[in-house]
Amino acid sequence: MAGAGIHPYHQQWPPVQAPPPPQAAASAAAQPPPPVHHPPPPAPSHDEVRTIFISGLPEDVKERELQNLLRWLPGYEASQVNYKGEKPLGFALFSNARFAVAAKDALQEMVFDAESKSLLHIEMAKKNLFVKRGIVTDSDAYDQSKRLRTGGNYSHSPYSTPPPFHPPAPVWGPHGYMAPTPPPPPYDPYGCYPVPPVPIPAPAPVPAPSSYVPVQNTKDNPPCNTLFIGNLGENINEEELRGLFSAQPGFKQMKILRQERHTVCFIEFEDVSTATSVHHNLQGAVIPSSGSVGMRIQYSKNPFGKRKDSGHLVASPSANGPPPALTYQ
DNA sequence: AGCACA
Repeated sequence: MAGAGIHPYHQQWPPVQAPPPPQAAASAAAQPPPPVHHPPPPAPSHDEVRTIFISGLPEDVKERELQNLLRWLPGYEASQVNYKGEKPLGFALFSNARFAVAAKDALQEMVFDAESKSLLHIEMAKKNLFVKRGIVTDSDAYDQSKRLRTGGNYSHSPYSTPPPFHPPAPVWGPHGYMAPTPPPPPYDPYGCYPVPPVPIPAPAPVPAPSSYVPVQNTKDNPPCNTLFIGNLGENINEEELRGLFSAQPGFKQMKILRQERHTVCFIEFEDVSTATSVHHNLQGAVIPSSGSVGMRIQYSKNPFGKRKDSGHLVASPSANGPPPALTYQ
């Protein structure tokens, strides 16, 4: 239940401090909607098949390549490549059957890889992809912020090059998944990016993650201003890590903890909301020294600035002193 | 899954 009740609006380039308006119900015409996080539909309770079956992948396809293609599609939830057979077979799960069908049509006969001349062939799957652990479980699949981070390995500067391919055009609206109601505006592949009106005031050496990998984050703690970072890989480079996080808005301090097997780290932010947006934006991020694993980001159990209950205070409401002012939020 | 420091 990560982020329930919070507005994990991702930061915009003109870093406006004003919170997004609660609901721009009336005029959906003129300005783009605020980057609020649409609550995704609840977990699909139906058991319809909402998975597509993908053949025609090049033999050396990577899971990530497929993910990077598919995550543009509305309703995309998870995908997997099965290498057991002679040819790799892909499966992709969508939030409902309509999205799956739309994805099927969008990808049908698509040239996946010009080099190997592979043409995709898509069918509805026989049964749904079983999402074994390892897929982001919150609404990230719907989150536009994830669609923006085409980061990938295009270059070292996230701002220099556009993605080398057009996302499949026909099926998505400005917010990836669209309520079926409003007629979508004419499609413009890049028109929906929140492009900064002015050159980015940002620093040159932005330590962007080199990619993202889905991570499981089912158990999280209550939102707070401190993040816990795990799954960093054995050879994690502290400078790299620090570079990435210290560039995040709201960053205050960071503590890296080297343990035998696992290095973990704690990062304090100005407030819960900046922590939340980093929680969101960097979940699963991969940096060079982390190898190929995506970092897991959780809220810390013990936020900076809040002391752990010190033994004698707990569980003695009848004691003389005032009750420990333990307030979450 | 691995949660320290004030």
